[in-house]
Amino acid sequence: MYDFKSIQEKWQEYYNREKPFEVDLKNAKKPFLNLMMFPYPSAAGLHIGNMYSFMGSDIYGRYMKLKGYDVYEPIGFDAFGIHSENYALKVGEHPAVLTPKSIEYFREKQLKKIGAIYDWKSEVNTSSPEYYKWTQWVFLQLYKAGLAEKRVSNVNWCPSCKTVLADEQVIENKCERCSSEVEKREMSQWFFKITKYSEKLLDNLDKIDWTENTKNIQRSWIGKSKGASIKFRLDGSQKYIEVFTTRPDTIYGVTYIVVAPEYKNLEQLIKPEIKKEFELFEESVRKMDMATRTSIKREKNGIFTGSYAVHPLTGKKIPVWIGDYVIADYGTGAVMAVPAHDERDWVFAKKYDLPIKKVIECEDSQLPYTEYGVMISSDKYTQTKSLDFIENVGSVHPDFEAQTNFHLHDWCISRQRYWGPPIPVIYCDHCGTVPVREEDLPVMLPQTKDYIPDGSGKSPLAKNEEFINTVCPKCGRPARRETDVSDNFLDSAWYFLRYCSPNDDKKAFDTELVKKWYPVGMYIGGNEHANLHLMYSRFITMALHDLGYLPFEEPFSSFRGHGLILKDGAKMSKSKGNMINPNDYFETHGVDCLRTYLMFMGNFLEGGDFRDSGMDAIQRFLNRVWDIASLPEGKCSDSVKTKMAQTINRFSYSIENMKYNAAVACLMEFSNEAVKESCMERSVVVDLAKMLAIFAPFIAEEIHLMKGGKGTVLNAGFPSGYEKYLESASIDLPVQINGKMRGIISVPKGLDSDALLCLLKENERFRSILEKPVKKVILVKDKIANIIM
RNA sequence: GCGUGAGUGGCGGAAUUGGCAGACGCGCUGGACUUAGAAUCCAGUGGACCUUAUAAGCCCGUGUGGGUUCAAGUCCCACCUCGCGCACCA
Repeated sequence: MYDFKSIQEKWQEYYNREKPFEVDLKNAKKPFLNLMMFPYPSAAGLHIGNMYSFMGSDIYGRYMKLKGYDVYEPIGFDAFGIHSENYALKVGEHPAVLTPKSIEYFREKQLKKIGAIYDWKSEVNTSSPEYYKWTQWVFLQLYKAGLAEKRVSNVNWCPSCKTVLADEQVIENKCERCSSEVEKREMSQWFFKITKYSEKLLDNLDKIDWTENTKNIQRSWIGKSKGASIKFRLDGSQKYIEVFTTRPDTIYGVTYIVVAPEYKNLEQLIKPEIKKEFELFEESVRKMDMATRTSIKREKNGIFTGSYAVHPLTGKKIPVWIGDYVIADYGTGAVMAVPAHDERDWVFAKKYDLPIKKVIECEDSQLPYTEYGVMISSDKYTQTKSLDFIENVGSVHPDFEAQTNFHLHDWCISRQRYWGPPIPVIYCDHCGTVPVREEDLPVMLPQTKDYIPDGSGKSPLAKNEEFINTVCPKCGRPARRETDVSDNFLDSAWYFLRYCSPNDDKKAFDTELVKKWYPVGMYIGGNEHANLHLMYSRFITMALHDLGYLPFEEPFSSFRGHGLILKDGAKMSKSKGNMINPNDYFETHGVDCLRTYLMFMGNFLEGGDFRDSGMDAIQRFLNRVWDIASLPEGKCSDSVKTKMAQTINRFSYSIENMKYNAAVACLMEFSNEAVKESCMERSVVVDLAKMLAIFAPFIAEEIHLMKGGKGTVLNAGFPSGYEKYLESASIDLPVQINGKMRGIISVPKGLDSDALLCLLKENERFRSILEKPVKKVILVKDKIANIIM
């Protein structure tokens, strides 16, 4: 038994005092930036999910360090925003007072204890004026580039958080954070034009080394769909309705047009005689909550406008309907209905007895038939293939145009809250909207007691006359400040760039250092941020690239999204009372044990199931390593060195492929062998400690020191020099007969099949089997043999 | 519904990518130590059959059903179940 408590305290203290993982950013020879998603310093401290994420990342960083890279592992705090603010409101303390306290606790009581190789001189805090000055600077760059725009729009409003939410923050029409039903409100808001980058955000995914799952989440969020826009002229008018469709090949099957109840030019379509009916309809739609409105199972409702459109190819009159199943802000807010080949149109047509015309070859029983196929009843296009028609849709008719649509929406960054960076814009009666001058940054968030949102739709800052009243930077006349703050996701969309020069008060980031250290070598975090944080970070990076600030478009060369932790097979939640507090285990089992167990309990990329019995197992393992290190020094057997050689290979392979559980397993396997020895060579013990140091730093440092090592074990180099123990003259060759395993035979290396047969015939076990004639021998050299009889 | 990932002992999970399935660990069983327990250590542990028993042997086994191959957890086709993402996106 070793005293894990005193050893962990000793080395925690050493890390603090000696700072062995501080990096000379300018002069590093083999730079490797190892990034983890920085935490929100809210609630009761670092939870086990943070711990899991950080450890998975730190293990990668430690491995790279052992391999000789100059690993830069920075950490910081995502301290602005609604998480911290809501927590402050909940406990009734001012966020400007509470947040520093939370950070202090996170840093001193948790992050400094977990044995990570953080470089503490790099700490970033998004809520400090030194940081948010540059968040505001980022806003100004985007504004100047025409990528930021204020516009009135229907936005998601959370009545509980009393602020707008980005589309991405709305999950099944509920607020991502508090699960309240989200409302729609028409408000004037600042938007970033992320949609300008839709195509690039999608295409670049093919070029970056990210977990496939994460890329898929991004792809489906961007939601590219190719199709055509088609203009339908209104009967007896010069006006037209433009529709978007992915199936222009079904154009001859259009029997009516449907527009959304919120369609822009609806007034002109409604004939006077149905005006009353429409008002009733509109009211019923408006009354519906969003969850009902967008439920896929809900019955579709609609009314006829009284207007007709003209089919661009046949010239036939077709009725224009209003349908509550059509979404106003996707495509053009209007669709051509082809009931024979679209399920929604089919249901709607059946309900309102609208005509159905089949134009893709299929059995009547297959309707609605939504596959591609061969066009029929389509004039000169009859017998044309769907895909051929779609391919050439641009040349069909002047009113047809090939078009691509994206699901991705522009990013609404306005928040009517207190705890964020004020958006650096001034409104002047003479000059209009004027950006704050860069030299006037930061626009300080005022220290005020009046920070609680009142639900008026305005930020608490709107009541602060001292803050609002300013002078116009252009004309010097009295003007008013923007009172909204920016979205928390803007803080975290560029924080990684700040890490290389966190104290620079002249610029947001140092171009030379950025060139040297970025893009990020490895970014590890949870997939809960796959849409929001990663997409926004990529967008900001692309924008800064196009503005000439960055030499790359993609911020993270490699990203790994890890899985979730369960507790005894169940999801963790406060209501179930099965939360894990990492700090508890620092005392009962030790940090080394917790780190190692978190990585051992399952495949890191898929998550794992936390069980206390597993913690005990790791403690036994660490004790065993301690026993090995405590063996008398002296020559150990060659078989242990052969095992070490195999272990080193398996270990490297496992870590590089992020199979941390397998890496721990092979160290256990080695220990089970090694503990049987009566003596152990110093170098073997040290090499074991080096590999163990990746998971269990403190015990490894202590063993390294005990065996005469200086400084941190991570500087001692990756284990090497065992190759010769793999070069034995003979090997164990598995032998199959007709594809079935029949035994293992020890043979010289590089044996050919004739020699193998001779050996087998001499072998007790195989002699009788080989009396029958051999048809064929398949020999994969030194790996396996299969004798076909 | 669409997309995507995954189904391996009683359990968590390995299997270096087509070559000894079940590594490693939990749990369980037996043993050692102990007055006793806890802790620790040692051994065994996928299932059936054969055998008095052991050793040995033999058959079956990676969600289901087919296929490719000398060889399939791994590749191909169809299906079932679960997780995740998107979802009235036209």
